[in-house]
Amino acid sequence: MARVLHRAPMQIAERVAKHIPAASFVAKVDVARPGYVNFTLAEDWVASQVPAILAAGETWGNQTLGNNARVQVEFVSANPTGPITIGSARNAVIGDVLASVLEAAGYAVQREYYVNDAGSKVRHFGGSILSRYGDLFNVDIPFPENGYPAPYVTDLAQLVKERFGSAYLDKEREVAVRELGHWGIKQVLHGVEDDLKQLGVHFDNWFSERSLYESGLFDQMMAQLSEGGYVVKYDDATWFRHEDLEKDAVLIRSPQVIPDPEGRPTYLASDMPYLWNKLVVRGFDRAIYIWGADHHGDVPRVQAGAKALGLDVDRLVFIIYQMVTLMRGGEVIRMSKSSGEFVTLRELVDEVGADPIRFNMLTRTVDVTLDFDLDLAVEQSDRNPVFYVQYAHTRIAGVLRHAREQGWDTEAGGDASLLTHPSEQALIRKMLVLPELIAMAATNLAPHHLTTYARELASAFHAFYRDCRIVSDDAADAELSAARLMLARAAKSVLARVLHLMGTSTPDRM
RNA sequence: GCCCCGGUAGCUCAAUUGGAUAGAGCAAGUGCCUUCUAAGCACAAGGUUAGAGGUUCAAGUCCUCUCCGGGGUACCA
Repeated sequence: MARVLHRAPMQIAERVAKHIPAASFVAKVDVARPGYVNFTLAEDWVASQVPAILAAGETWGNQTLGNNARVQVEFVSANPTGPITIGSARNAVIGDVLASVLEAAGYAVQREYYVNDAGSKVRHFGGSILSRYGDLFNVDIPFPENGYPAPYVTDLAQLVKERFGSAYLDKEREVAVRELGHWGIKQVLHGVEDDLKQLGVHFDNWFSERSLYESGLFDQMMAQLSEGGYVVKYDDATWFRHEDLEKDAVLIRSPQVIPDPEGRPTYLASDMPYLWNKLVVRGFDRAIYIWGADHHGDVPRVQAGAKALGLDVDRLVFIIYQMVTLMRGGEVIRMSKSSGEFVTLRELVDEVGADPIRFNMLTRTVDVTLDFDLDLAVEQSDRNPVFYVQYAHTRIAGVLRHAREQGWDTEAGGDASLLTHPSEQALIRKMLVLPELIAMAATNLAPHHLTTYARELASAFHAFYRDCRIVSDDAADAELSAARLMLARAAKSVLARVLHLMGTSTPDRM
C-alpha cells in the first residue's frame, strides 16, 4: 500500500487505525512500527467467553469449514503377512489424528485400512506356513525363496495343525499354499486390529484388494485405460503408459515375472481400480493416502492413473511422512518382516504405553525423520511431554475434588467478569485459540500442531495455578473463587478436548 | 546420475505458510513445597537458522548453486 499511496507505512497504519469502528470486543487499536495495526481484545469480552467455552464442552473448537465434505483417510495398510511393527506406529497415529482433526473441522471422515490380500506376498506367506506345517509332520516341504522365517509363522502352522489336522498334506500344493495364505492373513488381521486398538486406533472399514479383482472393477478399468490408449502390450506383458510418468511405462501384468496361478497382476495395477472405487464408486470428495517416504515414488503413478481415468488429480492427497529410525541404546535397529527382525507394535505399547507413543509420534512434522530410542522411551516415560499436559488436567481434577470437599458446588458457575488477572486472561485467550488451531491443522493437514498447542495450554494453566489461588478460605473471596472454579473447569474441558483429539487419555489422578 | 524430505541453542524439535525481539522440552545453573498434586513454577544461560549469492518494505520460510544426512530410483511388495 505504501507504494501505491506514496505514503509511509506508519502514516497509512495510523489512518486505518483511526477509521476502525468501535466494537465491544476491542479495547483499543494502536499502531506499531513498521506499520502494524494492533487490536487489543477487551478484558471483559475475553472473560465473558468462559461460560461459552464451558457450554460447548467437547464441541469447543469445532469448525464448519469442511461443509460435511466426504473425506477418506486411508492409513497403516501394512501387509497382512505379519504383526504390525513399530514402523507402522507413526503412520497409524498421523492418520488417526488427522482424521479426528478433519472431523472437528466439519468433514465427514472415514478411516480405512487397505488390505493387501492379492499379491505374490500372499503366496509366499502361504508357502511359508505350509513349509512349517510340513515340519510338524516331518514332511519336507521347501521353504519359499521370499518366505517369512519369523517365529509367528511357525505358530500359525501349529494352529493349522490343531484346527485341521493333516488335511493340508493331502491337498495339491498350489491349492494348499493359496488357502493357507488367505487363512493366515485372516488370522494376522485379527491380531493387527487388536494391536491397533491397544494404540487407540480403530478403522471404519477394512478394504480388500482382492475384491477389486473379484468384482470385475480391475477388468473394467483396464478396458477403460485401453480405450484411452494407456495400455501397451509388449511380449506377453501388459504395461500402463502415461506421458506424466518419468519412466516409459509401469508393468501391470506379466506371466513370466508373476507366475501367479491365479493370474494376478502386480500390486501396482490395483491402485487404479482402488482410486476409482474411492472417488467414483463410493464418491468421496477427497481421498487422503498416508504413506511412508519409502513409497514416495509411487505417487506419480497413482496420479497418472487418476488422470488417465479422467479424474481430478487434486482429489487425491498424499501425505508422505519420513521414516522412523528405531534405536536401542543408541544403536540403530534394522527391521523387516521378511527377515524376521522386528519389534512389534504390541511389544512397544506393552512396554511404553499408548499415550507416550502417540504424543511422541505427533510432536514432529511429517517432514522430519524420527529417531525412536526404545531404551530412552522407557526411561524417560516419566518426563514425557504428554504427562506434562495430562498433569495439568489431573491438577484441575484435584482442585475440583478439593473444592467439593470444602463444600463448593463446582457446577454452580460464577461471575466471569471477575477474571481480570493477567494469568486468567492469558489462559482464556489460549483457550480461545483452539478453533483457529483446528482450522489451521485441518487446512494444512498437519496434526502435529495439536501437541504444541496442548503444551502451551497446559503451561498457561500452570501459570494461572501459581498466580491465582482458586479455592479460597476467605469468605470475602467467595465470588472470586466461584469464578475461578468455573475457569478451572473450562480449562479442564479444553485440555480434555485436545487430549481426545490426539487420542490420548485424560487421567483425573496420576 | 536423477527425484523427494531434512540441516534452527550442547541434544530432540517448534515457528500460525513472507511479518514484529526465532520459541519449547531434555541436559547443565540459581531459587521456590506448614496453604487447591513440585509429573509444577520463576529467574538466568544458551543462535551468523549448514554455507554462498539473489528476490523485497520485510527471508528460518521463496529462487539458484555448494556441502552434509535420510528415503526413492526393480519385470519385489
